[in-house]
Amino acid sequence: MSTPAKATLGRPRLFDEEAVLAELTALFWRQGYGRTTMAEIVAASGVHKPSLYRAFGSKEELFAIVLRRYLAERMAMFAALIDRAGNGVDGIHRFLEMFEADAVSERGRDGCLMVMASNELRGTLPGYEFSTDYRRQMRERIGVLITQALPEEQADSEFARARTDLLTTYLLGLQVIMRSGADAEEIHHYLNAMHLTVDTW
Amino acid sequence: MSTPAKATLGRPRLFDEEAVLAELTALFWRQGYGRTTMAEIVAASGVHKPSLYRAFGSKEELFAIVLRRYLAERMAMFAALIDRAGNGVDGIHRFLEMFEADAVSERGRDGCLMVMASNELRGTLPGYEFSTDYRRQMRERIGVLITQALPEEQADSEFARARTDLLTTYLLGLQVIMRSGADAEEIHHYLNAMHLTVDTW
DNA sequence: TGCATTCTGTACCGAACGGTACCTTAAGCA
DNA sequence: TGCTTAAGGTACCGTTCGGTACAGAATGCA
Repeated sequence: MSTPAKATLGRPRLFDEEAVLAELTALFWRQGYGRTTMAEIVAASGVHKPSLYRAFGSKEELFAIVLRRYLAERMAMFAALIDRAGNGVDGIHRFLEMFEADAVSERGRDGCLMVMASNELRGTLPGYEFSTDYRRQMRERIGVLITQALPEEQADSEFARARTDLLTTYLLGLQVIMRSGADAEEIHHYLNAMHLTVDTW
Repeated sequence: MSTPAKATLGRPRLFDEEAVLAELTALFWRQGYGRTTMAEIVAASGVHKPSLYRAFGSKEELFAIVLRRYLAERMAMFAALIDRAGNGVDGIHRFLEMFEADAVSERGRDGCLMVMASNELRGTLPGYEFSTDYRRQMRERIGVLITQALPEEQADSEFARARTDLLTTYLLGLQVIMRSGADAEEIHHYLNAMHLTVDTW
């Protein structure tokens, strides 16, 4: 995707592109797109404005790069979580526990950058189909988790799909709750509702 | 709350305050707070800027007024829906159907103004405890719906509370999906997951 | 009728915004 | 070492932002 070993012509770049993108991801995540100014981006990255514009384009293009990178990372994280969760209904419990551990962490409190962006930027510029992609990819990952939890003959049933949809929607709602300032106790409380529901599966 | 029959001194106001607030609610709902400029607010309301500032204060105070008004209206609407839904598990089904009718309407596509605001404005200024209020009040209303659906001896059980929490979180997630550009079919699809879940209660 | 009070409406303000021109510096290559 | 290329860094640009000063207009009250 990126080209770390680019043309060796001219003065080499002094900043680490990946490190800068990671820093700016955290900044946008905290503040949103609209409330983050170029001055703050310059300060957080430690890179001067013209260098940022040459490397990433406009503020909007920069945010698109951040979003794409975040989506890929997030989906990889989800897949790893689901893989570690293991099979059976217990796998769902373990997944929820790992999800909670992330949710109460400093980063998790901010909810999901993608959910935030889809709320803030819906219908502004072409190319923002991120939110649809996110929902679709997240649903796919959750589908794997549900499949792991069910006996083979139910893996393709209507109930399996309904449980996938329910869990997907529930997790999106949980991210709203996380971003809206809930503390660890309240997050635990809402997660418990899904634990109890899963027990009836 | 408002004082329609105020002091009769001086020149009377030419615009209808409630109508202006309704118009501006729709504007903020569509665009969010940050992406809406005072120039657009002036255009949408048909009221000149100094009159807006005298009537509502700054842009931020205006948005706070809009949010408070929206919260009250929305909760009244929820309560009415739940009242009309009636008792038993069928009541939940009817509630979901009415919720869907609203979700696929022109307004419903934008999700929930409150969810949007809590995503966009988290931690910006004091006085934005709206998101917590919203979550708490919404959970209360859903609690009534669940209570109506259960036999009396289960109305105060742990399961009743878990179902309330699950449905609340689910509805928040659905509002994310609604705002992120899902069409009527996809909304129906995700709602079906909850219908099937409710059937197991 | 004249005064006090409140709203309308034009025209404007300083500040902050996203974005860039341009010079300097550092590298590869001949 | 001189040329080409690309990045660093300063200083600045035009626009748009939220917000307001001020004069005119419309009401109640004496």
